[in-house]
Amino acid sequence: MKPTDSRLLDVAIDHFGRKGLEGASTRAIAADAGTPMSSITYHFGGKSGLYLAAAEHISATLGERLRPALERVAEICAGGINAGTARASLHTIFGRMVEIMVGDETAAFARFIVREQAEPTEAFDRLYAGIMGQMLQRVAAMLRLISADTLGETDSRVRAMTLVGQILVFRVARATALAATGWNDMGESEAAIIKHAVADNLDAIFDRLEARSSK
Amino acid sequence: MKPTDSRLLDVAIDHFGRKGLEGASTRAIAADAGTPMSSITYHFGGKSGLYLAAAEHISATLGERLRPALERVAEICAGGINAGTARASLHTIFGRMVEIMVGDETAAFARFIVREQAEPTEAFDRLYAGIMGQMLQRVAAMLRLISADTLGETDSRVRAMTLVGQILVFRVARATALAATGWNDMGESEAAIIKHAVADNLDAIFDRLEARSSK
DNA sequence: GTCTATAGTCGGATAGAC
DNA sequence: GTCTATCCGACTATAGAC
Repeated sequence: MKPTDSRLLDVAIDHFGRKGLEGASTRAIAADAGTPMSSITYHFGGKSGLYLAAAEHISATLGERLRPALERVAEICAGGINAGTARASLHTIFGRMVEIMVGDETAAFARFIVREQAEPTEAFDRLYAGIMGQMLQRVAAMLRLISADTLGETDSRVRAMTLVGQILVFRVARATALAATGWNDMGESEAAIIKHAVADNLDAIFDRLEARSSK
Repeated sequence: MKPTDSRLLDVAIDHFGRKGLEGASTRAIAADAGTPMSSITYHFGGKSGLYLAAAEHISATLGERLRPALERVAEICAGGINAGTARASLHTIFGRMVEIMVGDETAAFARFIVREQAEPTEAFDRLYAGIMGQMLQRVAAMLRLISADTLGETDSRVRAMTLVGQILVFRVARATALAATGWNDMGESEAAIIKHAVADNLDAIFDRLEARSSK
């Protein structure tokens, strides 16, 4: 990708995430990227083209980040499957997810994605198809495994959403989380505290699912 | 409140939630409310005045909804406190929260609030002070109680956030939740499934906290 | 209090120079 | 490919009629 394109995309994700598609201005985006406004038309065909390209860029980047963890899960599913390894790989995935959600780098991504959920456009399909859908599907499959199929199809997917929600909240409701904890911002030490809390919740839930399955 | 004011607020919350402060247009809001644009200036002093009034209206309305549950909690805290009643009242709060988050009525509120988190303005303080802060504080206090103070101050607040996140995700990531479950929308039957999943997660976590405290 | 008319600003798109 | 200049529509705010 050309450096100009790349810079435009980065700035665009930030602006669109904060102000929304309509609220953001191509003038401001171009100015921040240090390029004339007409280059947006030239490279992306206009404002909406830039918006879609931003969504695809987010999807691709997040995909790269989570892929290693997801591939490990795929291997586990393919090979000898047992509840213990499923639990371990879920811990890996969710630990990685905390890092992604807490880290500043994904702040702009998260704002963009959350905004799409409020009023989904064509961009949502590209985001969902990219990585979110796969990840949720994998997590749900692992939950069924741990529960020895005591959990139904729908239940396991709903459960997967609740588990992801535990972490998502620190990105989506960041302002509230900071106010509630008294933290000034979220760095590595805060991430560690969150990771520990999430892991403990997960173990509690997994234990319950396993216990029920053996009854 | 005057009917015109009330209609303007309802429409404004919807528009601001979808398009953001900058994206929404006072023309469109006034048109949807069936009143001339200049009435916004007259009643609220302009666009930003309308925005702040919308935030306060949301805070007040949500406060009314959750107040009964929170007052019960306050009574429990004031009177004889034990882990069993704390668990019961947390179940009440979270059950109510599922209804609020799943119901269509709060969709517009949620969009507005989430947008504020992405880039907090003065409106966020009014929202947080109104009800969100109190609720989180209460939940955290109950968690400490259940854990017999095994959970520290910060840990209990972080834990409270994770618990709320389980439910919030169905509002904030509604589009993803629908795609992942295959549901067309969320009505009472879906709310029941979610409520059951959340309650089961809560019991698993509470059990673990209690078990640890008695060791 | 309610509405119309208008002023002034800023947005996205585009033509055309280089 | 990159940038400047310009067009036209949409926006907020406000003055003033009723």
